[in-house]
Amino acid sequence: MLDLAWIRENPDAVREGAEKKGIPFDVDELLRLDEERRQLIRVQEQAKAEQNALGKQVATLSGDSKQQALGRLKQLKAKVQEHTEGLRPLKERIEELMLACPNPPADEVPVGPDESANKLLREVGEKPTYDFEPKDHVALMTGLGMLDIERAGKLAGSRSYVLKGDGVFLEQAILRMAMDLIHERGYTLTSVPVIVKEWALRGTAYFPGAEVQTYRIANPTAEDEDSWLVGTSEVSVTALHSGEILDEAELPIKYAGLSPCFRREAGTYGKDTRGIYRVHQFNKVEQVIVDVGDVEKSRANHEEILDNAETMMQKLELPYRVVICSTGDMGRGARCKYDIEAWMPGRDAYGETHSATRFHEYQARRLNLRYRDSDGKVRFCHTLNNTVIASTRAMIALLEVHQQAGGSVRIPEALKPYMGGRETLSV
RNA sequence: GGAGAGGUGGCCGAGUGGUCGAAGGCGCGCGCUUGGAAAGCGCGUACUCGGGAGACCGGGUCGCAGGUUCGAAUCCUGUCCUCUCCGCCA
Repeated sequence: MLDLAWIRENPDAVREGAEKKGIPFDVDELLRLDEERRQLIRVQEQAKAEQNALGKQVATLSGDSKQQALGRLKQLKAKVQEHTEGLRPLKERIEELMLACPNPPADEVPVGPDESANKLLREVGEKPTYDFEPKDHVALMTGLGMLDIERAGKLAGSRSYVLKGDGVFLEQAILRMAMDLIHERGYTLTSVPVIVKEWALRGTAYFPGAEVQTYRIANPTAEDEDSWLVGTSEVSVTALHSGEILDEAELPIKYAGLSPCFRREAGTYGKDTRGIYRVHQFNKVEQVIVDVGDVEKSRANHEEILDNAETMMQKLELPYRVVICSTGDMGRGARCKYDIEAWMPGRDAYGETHSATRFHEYQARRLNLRYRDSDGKVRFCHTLNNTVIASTRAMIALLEVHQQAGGSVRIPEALKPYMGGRETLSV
């Protein structure tokens, strides 16, 4: 969410930002309603002020003058009520528009309609070559007794999987390695709720918009208090301090969240159907930074969380590239987004493994997440997040890249300690 | 699952339907005091919206949403959350 006062002063910046992102947004409607609203508020508050002043006198009056005052108060009450009712639809629509209003992209973001306009920043590592016919992760994992997709389908439907044996150890090893790395870099590990209230999803800017992608858990006693399964611990971790006024000395807050992630993957029928690339449930270590409202600091933090993820990839000896997402591929809330894509031989293509986003105040305003600066002024925080490692996609890249003739897989040096010192995965 | 208690400022904690944005305390800030500090004393310490260049003026906020009333922190309803006891149980 943006600052309405800022929008009033910079309608063109908002308009241009929405256009660049390809998100239809009517700034003029918002400004018109805002003007109307403020007009009404003025009138309403006048009546309210008279009501309050006269109301205070009522207690001291008696007889005729009291009756007279009460009569006038009834009138005022009706008037205030009328204005309040006139205000309600205005406020609702303004709120709706404010939640939908996209964050204008940063200057360095390439303008384009979709991911085809993403700009390559760098490629790191060598794509592997094989003197044998390489297998994809499904063949590898099945061969190694690590995966059962068929029975998972019976049990839970499509886009489900069962990890077995070394598959479980490998997943845990990768996650643990990520936890150790991010902990060494000064982040506080958290294990957070994955079942959350709707406001947390609205606050992190997933809602409105991602409702169909999100699993809903009904609350039979209160329909508007349903809970939802998060698609990433970013939601829970970022919302953790919502409503608080933090001390500037506490910032930056650096968290890492370990959690399962749930995604309905509605509207992706027929897309990425093979294997465990696109699934309803996986595990992830996510990094979140909450810091002061300073653009340069946000930029530095963005580089930091990107570097954390790149280090993880390098330790796993995975070739990858970093792209800066174009305006059409970054979503409504982001100011700027970098993706890391790992080379996946089974796809003969890069596949997204990390998404590093900086939001400036966009999430913080929705979450009412603030801090008191050194001048004692209350300001909104800046938030950022990035994956450290996501279990399934990391395993795909790792197994496919490090496979050897015969279907065994070499375990990269840095991961060995987490796999009991083993050199390879083999039958 | 059953029974009960409670949600008030950064924290603790008062609060009779009407000068309550809220006593008192802690904490914090400034000042006095002191050789310096502690103690003591004095003063100041929520957020937000609208108007205004500003001093300031006005509205709102006592978990949240409604309701009663001229007027609600206070009464009523719903809901969320916390705590206690009983039951059940990984």
